[in-house]
Amino acid sequence: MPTAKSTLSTSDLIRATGVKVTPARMRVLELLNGAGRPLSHSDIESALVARPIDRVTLYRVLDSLVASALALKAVDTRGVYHYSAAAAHHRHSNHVHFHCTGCGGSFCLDAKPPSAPKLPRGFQLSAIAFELRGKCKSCISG
Amino acid sequence: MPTAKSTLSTSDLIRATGVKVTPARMRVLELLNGAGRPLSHSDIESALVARPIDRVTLYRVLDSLVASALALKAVDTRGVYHYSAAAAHHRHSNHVHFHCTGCGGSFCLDAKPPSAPKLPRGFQLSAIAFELRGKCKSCISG
DNA sequence: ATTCAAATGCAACTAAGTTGCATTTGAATC
DNA sequence: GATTCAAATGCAACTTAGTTGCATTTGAAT
Repeated sequence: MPTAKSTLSTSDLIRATGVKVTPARMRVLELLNGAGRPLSHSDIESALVARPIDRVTLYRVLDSLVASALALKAVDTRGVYHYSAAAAHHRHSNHVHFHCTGCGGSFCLDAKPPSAPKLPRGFQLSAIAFELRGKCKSCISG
Repeated sequence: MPTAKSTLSTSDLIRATGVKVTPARMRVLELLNGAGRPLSHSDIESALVARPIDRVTLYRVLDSLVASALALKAVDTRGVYHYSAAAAHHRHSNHVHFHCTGCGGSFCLDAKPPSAPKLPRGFQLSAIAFELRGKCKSCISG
């Protein structure tokens, strides 16, 4: 039995932003929503090999998801863009993260992110980045 | 009149790390020390056009400065590596920075960086990133 | 002055991302 | 259901950032 109308479906989310609901957008957004971590362009390409999406189309799909705020874009320490579903991201906005430089893993900590300091007059804040970096337990002992 | 022995000279700093003192290393490190902001590979190439350094050599010089801890490497939001002199960086480690998404400028604020939250047992911290992002005064009013 | 690992310069390569353009398609309208 | 057209796609070619291999040069130790 299909679910009634629990939450907005992926297609509804996409349609609501005013762009076309296409297979590529559906598949990419669903993948991002299911992934537990930000994915790079090549991560996504590999994940969707079953029915490949053109390289350029994938870049454009990602750009459009970012433009419509359904996805977020960030660079990793190697300078590669990674994308995450905005919905998934919100589940991670109220605690800080630890990134292991050994295994590349990301860990959620209990601590809340620090609040913003006072800005100079006339400045407008749009984002705060707070990130811890180091080695996780298994990368030290292993 | 040449200065007596105020602080370590650039060549002393380089020699102390055990690598050869070469013109390329001297020029790059002095440039980084003089720059008020992190520079990309291409920033540095442009700055040194007078007597050009080979592209690859420049990458290797930068890598060696980073390896010997005389310089620091970080990616910007476009995914491009930027390098800064460690000495210059230390002058900026006790306050937070605001990055303007409009003009790309970096501003030093008075506030101190937040301290690290408690980590899970067995984790080892190596770096804390705290960064504010938004629009600066002149990018809003301009 | 000799020696040799370290550093350099060049060519070729990879990976990530972008642009232009012709073709296809989602969805609005009839 | 058929028509229409901007939006989306696919392909080729390109740019930018960074890396690798190898032959030549050079800093500094002897």
